[in-house]
Amino acid sequence: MIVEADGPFDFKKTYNYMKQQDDCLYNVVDETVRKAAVINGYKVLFEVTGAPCGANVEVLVNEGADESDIQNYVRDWFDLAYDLNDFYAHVENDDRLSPHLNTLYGFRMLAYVDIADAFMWAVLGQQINMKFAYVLKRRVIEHFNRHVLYEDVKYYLMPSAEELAALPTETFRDMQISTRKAEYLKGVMAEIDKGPLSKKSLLKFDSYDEVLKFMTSHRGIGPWSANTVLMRSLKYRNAVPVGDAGLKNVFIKTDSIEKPSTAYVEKEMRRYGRHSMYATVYLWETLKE
DNA sequence: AACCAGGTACCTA
DNA sequence: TAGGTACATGGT
Repeated sequence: MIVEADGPFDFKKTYNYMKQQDDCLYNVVDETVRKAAVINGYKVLFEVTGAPCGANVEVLVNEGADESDIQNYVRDWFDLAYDLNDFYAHVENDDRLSPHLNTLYGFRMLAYVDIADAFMWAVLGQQINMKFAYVLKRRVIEHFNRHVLYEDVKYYLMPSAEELAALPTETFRDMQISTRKAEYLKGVMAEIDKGPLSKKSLLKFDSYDEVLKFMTSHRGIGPWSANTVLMRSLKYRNAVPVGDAGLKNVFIKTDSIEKPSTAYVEKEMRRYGRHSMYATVYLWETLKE
């Protein structure tokens, strides 16, 4: 089945992005992405390939989810419901972004449909290099060993927030996750499980300011982590990962500043308004060139 | 071998 | 409010 994109979508570019990451919650090979997930309570394994106007989805294993729910999952995951032309129209004359729009044309943000995944990554990713952060994530996922087996290959599933909240701190320590991060993770996962930090409840807030304030009132969730989750899971298109090291590196190049302050970067990024999220994602990509 | 990682909480003045 | 520090460990 085909999931159509609103505006340009270049599957290959998002595919290449996914290939560079080392996220064990999807499997990337031969221009195809496979992912196991629990959708609407049912275990599903599906694969995604590029299609002329969107993504092509093949379901390999399905324990009972509706096809429309799987389509919606893919639409959310690859952010296909967003009109990317709206972003391009806004930044076509932007000095930082315009030189890269041709190269990045059709590239879309890869989202975290599962908010526990988004929060876990936000906490694990704090202050350490990404390679190591992925090692830590993989250790957590493999520890639970929840998976869908298909043609002798394991496709890992994200453990539930409840399971993560119950994991002893010393088990996290054995994985070389710091005591502090273990506490952050357990606390956040418990709040997802209980409800306050669940996707459903966070989506009920009516303003960015309010939801940001609520999220950052939780221990371990600062402005960077909250905005990361707002971007990648809740799709707040005006979110900015305040304090982000990568974004500072972008500004060293684009604005020729030796050491950009968090305040300066935030002020400049806020000028992108409702396009801040895509501005961020695109500027991160420019660092790889 | 320092210094930096897609930070945050906590402390001090 | 502003500025410093511990955390914990791999990468470069």
